[in-house]
Amino acid sequence: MKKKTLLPRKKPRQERSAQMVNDILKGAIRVLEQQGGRLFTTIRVAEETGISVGSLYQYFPNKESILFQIQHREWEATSGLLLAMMADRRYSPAQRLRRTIHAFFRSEAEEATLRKALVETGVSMDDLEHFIQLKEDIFSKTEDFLAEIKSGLTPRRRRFLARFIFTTISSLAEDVTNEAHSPAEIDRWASSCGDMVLAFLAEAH
Amino acid sequence: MKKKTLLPRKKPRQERSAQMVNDILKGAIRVLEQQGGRLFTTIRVAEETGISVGSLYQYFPNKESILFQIQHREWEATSGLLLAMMADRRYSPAQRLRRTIHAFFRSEAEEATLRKALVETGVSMDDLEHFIQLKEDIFSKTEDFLAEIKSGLTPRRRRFLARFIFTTISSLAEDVTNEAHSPAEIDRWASSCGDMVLAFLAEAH
Amino acid sequence: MKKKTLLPRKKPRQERSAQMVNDILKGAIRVLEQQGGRLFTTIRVAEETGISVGSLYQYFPNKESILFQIQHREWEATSGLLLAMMADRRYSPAQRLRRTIHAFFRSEAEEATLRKALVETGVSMDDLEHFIQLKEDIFSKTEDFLAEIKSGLTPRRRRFLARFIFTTISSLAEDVTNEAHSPAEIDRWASSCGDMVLAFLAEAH
Amino acid sequence: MKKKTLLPRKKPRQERSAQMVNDILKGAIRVLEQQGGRLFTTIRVAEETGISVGSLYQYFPNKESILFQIQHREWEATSGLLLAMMADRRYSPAQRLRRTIHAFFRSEAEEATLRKALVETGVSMDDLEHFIQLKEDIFSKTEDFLAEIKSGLTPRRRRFLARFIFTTISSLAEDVTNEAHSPAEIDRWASSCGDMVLAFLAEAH
DNA sequence: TATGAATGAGGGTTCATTCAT
DNA sequence: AATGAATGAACCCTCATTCAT
Repeated sequence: MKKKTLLPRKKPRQERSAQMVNDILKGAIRVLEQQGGRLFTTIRVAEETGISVGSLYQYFPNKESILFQIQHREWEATSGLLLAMMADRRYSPAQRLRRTIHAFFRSEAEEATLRKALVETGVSMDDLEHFIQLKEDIFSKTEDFLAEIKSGLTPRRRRFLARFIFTTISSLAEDVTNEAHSPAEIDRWASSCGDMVLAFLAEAH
Repeated sequence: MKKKTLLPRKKPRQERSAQMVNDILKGAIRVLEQQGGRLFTTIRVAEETGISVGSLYQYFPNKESILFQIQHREWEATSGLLLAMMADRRYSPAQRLRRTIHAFFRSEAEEATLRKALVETGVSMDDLEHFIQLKEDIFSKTEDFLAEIKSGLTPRRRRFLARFIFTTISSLAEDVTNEAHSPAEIDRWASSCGDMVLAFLAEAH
Repeated sequence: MKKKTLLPRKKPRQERSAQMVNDILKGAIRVLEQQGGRLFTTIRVAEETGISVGSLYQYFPNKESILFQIQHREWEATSGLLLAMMADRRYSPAQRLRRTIHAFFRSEAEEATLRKALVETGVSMDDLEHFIQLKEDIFSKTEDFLAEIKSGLTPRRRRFLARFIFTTISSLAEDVTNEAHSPAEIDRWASSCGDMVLAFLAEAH
Repeated sequence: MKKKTLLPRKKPRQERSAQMVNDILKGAIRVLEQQGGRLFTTIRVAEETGISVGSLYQYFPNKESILFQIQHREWEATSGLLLAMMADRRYSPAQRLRRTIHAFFRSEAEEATLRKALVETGVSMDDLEHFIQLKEDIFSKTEDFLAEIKSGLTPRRRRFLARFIFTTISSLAEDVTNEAHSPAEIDRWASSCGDMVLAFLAEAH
């Protein structure tokens, strides 16, 4: 399979360009949210953004790169949030974990529509080196958190547990928010998720 | 968006038809597993099955209905397995839960390739009434299981916990098996999942 | 650069297919001759043939393969003619050479419009293994002819002379017929070409 | 088909303009030689030249005119060389002819890459009045040469022979150099070409 | 009943040329 | 005078679905 560049094109007049890239991304998100992933076409994105296809291709090398950027930005925002909360020393580790989980669930709830449309698109990005790397960063920070909260774990065990916990949280958050739930409901799931993870950690060894 | 029928077409000569539908589904699965969701076209399915496109359309009203049936059968098989295990009185509740989780993880691991191809297809089916119903059945059985394992829960609480536990298990199983892991690794995740759920149930109220 | 298949697609109902392939090729030639290589597009070929683009692609895997087939058939016809004439024992070697050259020039004159349009197309086929092979065949036969007409040549020298003579004839024939000349004029050039080659061979060693 | 102007645009500030036209032409040649005719786009030429597309269009009315100029200059240079050599009285006519042929072959060999890229662009220029005229000049000089080397030819015959000889040489030179040959090989072909033409002229009448 | 050729809208992408700045 | 972003027609190709045989 041929490799495609997914990075934005090299930019003319940095500033205007950044603005344009933003506009296109917003237009693309509107198309995804309002029309769904099946109707996500370059022409529709261009129309929605109010520019021509030609212009669109001046900022993105291909359709997939637009989706990549969208995914990328969501991830950066979300992971930034999570990492910050998990490192916030103002709270006890347990509190931090609970707060992080809640934040995660809410964040995923907000992105639900977009996320589903992104999937409908049929363009999978999970395997991209870039996203694998981002995930590793999170795993790594989760390991640090574990080290703090629980001693006596072998490095190998800690490594596994970090992956296990984070994967549990994220897959559950994603799954739950795929269905329509009220914010209160979401919080309820997040709370239980916190309870569960802490109960597990309490007796894990 | 226009609604599409997803049920198999009329059943002429019940028997031959059932056989044909089976053959087509098998061919379709082969296409998905070997060529991926992007190349899943009606012509390719017909070729792989050894029939003509025209014939294919005699058994399925459109492409999506084939995917629907595939998903449907996987679900039926998997949920049948789970329900059976969860009701197997030869083991203690805790043992049953662990065994069920392991079975689930293994089953999901086997279906991973197919599942990913199904997603690549860009046809999303989670929201379909039918699948929602299937899920409700499982939730319901999980409730029964909970009633057995833990008393003193209000119906509402039990209802929620059932959904919570099952969703946790299934989303984690799916997520983990999306990545390449050895069977041993899969079992390790399943074990921890069992530990976690049981730890949670032990102190849930 | 990615490789493309240039062979016609595998054919349904051999007979009808062969007819269809022929029709398309004729339509394509009409487009080339009447509209030129710049306007040679799949849509125009389909229209000219009286079919849809989709149908066209059922018989040819891509645009280039149509051009390839056209070139191929011209070559086969022309080279078949030449080889037959060069081996025709009813005439003396010198006569045979003259007759072959005349036939070649006339043939090239007929194909001139098409040949130029083919070039305008921007799709070069000279480097294709297939055509290189065809050319080698002709060179080889020319060597045989040389062996017959002139003894005392080392194999290496004969090899070179065969290539030299044939290349001279074919490049001249092509060049001359690229411009509008009357048949009489074409014959005049062919005659001189024969004179020249024979004069050269007479004193070559 | 609409006619296009192929001449360079107005000449503002004669001098700077000439410089600019030169730079663009050099950039264009670089693009042709390094990227091939298929990638020959105005934007790429502008980039390679280090100017903007807008500026490019101030010096050339359209893309084809750039190609025209390139072709034009090559021709001027080559024909200038040939005419000079053919008129060089320091050598005997036969020697002059041989030397000219060798020079021609070498020159064509050098231009081969460019020439092929030019063809790949799909823009054909052979029929342009301008190039026909240039060719006539060469034919005319070749006639003078013939008059010198061989007496007793009717003007009509001489006219034909001049065209014949020059066309033979140039088409052969072009054809041979289209394929990769070592300089030694090229010289070998040129030598034989000289032999052939002289043998022909010796007995032509 | 089975076939599979035919359709043609629609997708992603490119590029010559223009014109507001 | 120079810039280069913007345009949008046109290109090649695919595929769900139909219907004459």
